[in-house]
Amino acid sequence: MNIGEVAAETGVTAKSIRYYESINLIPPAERTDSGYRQYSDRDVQTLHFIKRARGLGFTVAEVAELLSLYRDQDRASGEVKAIVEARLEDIEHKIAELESIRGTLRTLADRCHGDDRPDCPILDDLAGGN
Amino acid sequence: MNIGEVAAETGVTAKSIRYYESINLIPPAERTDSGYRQYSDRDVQTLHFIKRARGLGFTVAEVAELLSLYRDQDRASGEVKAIVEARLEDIEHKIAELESIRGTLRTLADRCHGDDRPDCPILDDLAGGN
DNA sequence: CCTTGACCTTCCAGTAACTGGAAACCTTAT
DNA sequence: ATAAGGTTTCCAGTTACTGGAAGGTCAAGG
Repeated sequence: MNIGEVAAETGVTAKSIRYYESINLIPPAERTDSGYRQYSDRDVQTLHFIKRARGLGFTVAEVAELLSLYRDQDRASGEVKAIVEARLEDIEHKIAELESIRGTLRTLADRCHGDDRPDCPILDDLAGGN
Repeated sequence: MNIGEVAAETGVTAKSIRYYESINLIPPAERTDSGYRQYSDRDVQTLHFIKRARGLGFTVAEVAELLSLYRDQDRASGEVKAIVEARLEDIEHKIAELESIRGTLRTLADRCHGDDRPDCPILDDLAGGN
């Protein structure tokens, strides 16, 4: 398969596939005589894996780690779980932070009448801090 | 005040202050004869504003907009409120997305026993998609 | 055989918002 | 005079791509 077909099938753009190759997240693709990259079903599978893991917010470095664990039939499942749980913790933190910010912004927005008049507690609060 | 003192007082690093100047988020500072930047209380105030707005997740571009509204005594409060509300929407989306990801990751983690044994549904799921 | 259009190649630059580090200058105290 | 610590500029690196230019390739149609 050419890179474009793979892109269509996996939802990973051709640009990204080349990029993943350039940073060695995936091994260099085979080439035709004219230099076109050729992909196997296994490559497609790997790109699906990457796509899904990235969609779950794993960084490329984490994906690399997960891929190497994926390829190692003898790794302990605990290693994989640890990565996922670290990621879960990040997410908990991020959610908590965003919720707190949301609360602050809501309060700010609610206190501003939001019309043509100039006075606006939002800016006063931003300036005054707290 | 020297840049270091301002940094200590506002919590914005000297590096960031210079960066903000370089992108014209803040006007160029006055200089001493020897070239050191000098800041007034008003500058410190502005940096507090920036610090707080950035902490609330506004992008630098949004902060620039808020600052210019802040400086314009005649702007409509509605303009400011609109920015805050747009930001609130982003946050709602992000929270919803993170919650969904959290759910998926929890399910994955729960189904993996996470010990020395090699078999691990996490990787199978990542590979299988869905 | 030639052209057209879609696809592919490489390479360079840009994104957001800084951060790190080097080399050199200034200030203050001893 | 010297040492420590603050400051200056400038360049590079970070993350994960994306856009775009210049040019080679492939398949179909005339």
